[in-house]
Amino acid sequence: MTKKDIHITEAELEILQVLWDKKEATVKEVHEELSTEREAVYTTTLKQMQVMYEKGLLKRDDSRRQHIYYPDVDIKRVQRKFMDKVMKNLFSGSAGELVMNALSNYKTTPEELDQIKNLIEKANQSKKP
Amino acid sequence: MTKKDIHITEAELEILQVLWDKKEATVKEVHEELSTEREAVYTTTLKQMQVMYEKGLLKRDDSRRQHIYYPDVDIKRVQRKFMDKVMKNLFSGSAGELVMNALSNYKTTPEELDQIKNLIEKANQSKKP
DNA sequence: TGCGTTTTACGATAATAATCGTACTTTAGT
DNA sequence: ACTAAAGTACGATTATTATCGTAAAACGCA
Repeated sequence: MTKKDIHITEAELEILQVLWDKKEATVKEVHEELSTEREAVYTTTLKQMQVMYEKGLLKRDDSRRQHIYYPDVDIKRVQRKFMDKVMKNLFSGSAGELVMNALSNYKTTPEELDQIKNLIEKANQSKKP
Repeated sequence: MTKKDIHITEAELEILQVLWDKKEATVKEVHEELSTEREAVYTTTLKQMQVMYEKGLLKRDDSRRQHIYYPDVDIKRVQRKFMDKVMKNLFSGSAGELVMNALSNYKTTPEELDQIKNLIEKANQSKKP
């Protein structure tokens, strides 16, 4: 029984993003980060993180006054879940379309482009060696 | 004043997917389509589509008894909105990472791979002509 | 015209998510 | 020990979404 089917809400995803990025953070830090982008009330963020802790989305170290929170969901699982949904609902289930959309609408570094090219080469080789 | 900031819910996205795919459909058709994937109650789907109509997400022809619904949101706008969110929250804002994730986790047709390669070539040429 | 069937209309409720105020707790400084 | 400051806990409320039952309308046809 994994936590595969816990639903992650919008607000929770935002918080997770901060935590994945920072690896760990206090409520205060998360709150400050969120505040740079939108209005946020401290106790709302606090409450949300508490709920996420209860849901098992976060771990925490409460040995000191200021609790320290850590993400406790595998980002890959979540990426997968959201990518599945986006691909299915918005790109008719085609990964190719999704990729082309991303490449033509957003900027990528030359390094990334090279890596992507390599990925594709490999895929081709495995088809006709 | 466009309808840029109308929030599209999960259920609504599913319905839109069917309509984008079919171009137009009756409630019955949408309902049957949804039913192939999960439990669905007819009047729930109906109500949802009515709400979407009021919100301006759908158009409809109600000249005949069985109303015909059409999507009335630009799929590109919606793709953009969701891709923005996924990229930002799940791939640290990097389109490259998102693309690589997609390429390595999902299958793509050889044709698509070629198209993608072309896209990348073009991008490279524009950098160092 | 009257009846059965299909479909829409819509209110009411339930389920879920987000928000915020207030009280309690911990700690550091004096 | 007392107080101020900085946190956490948590209930209560509001907002949003989803669900469903029931009624009314529209239509086909005997």
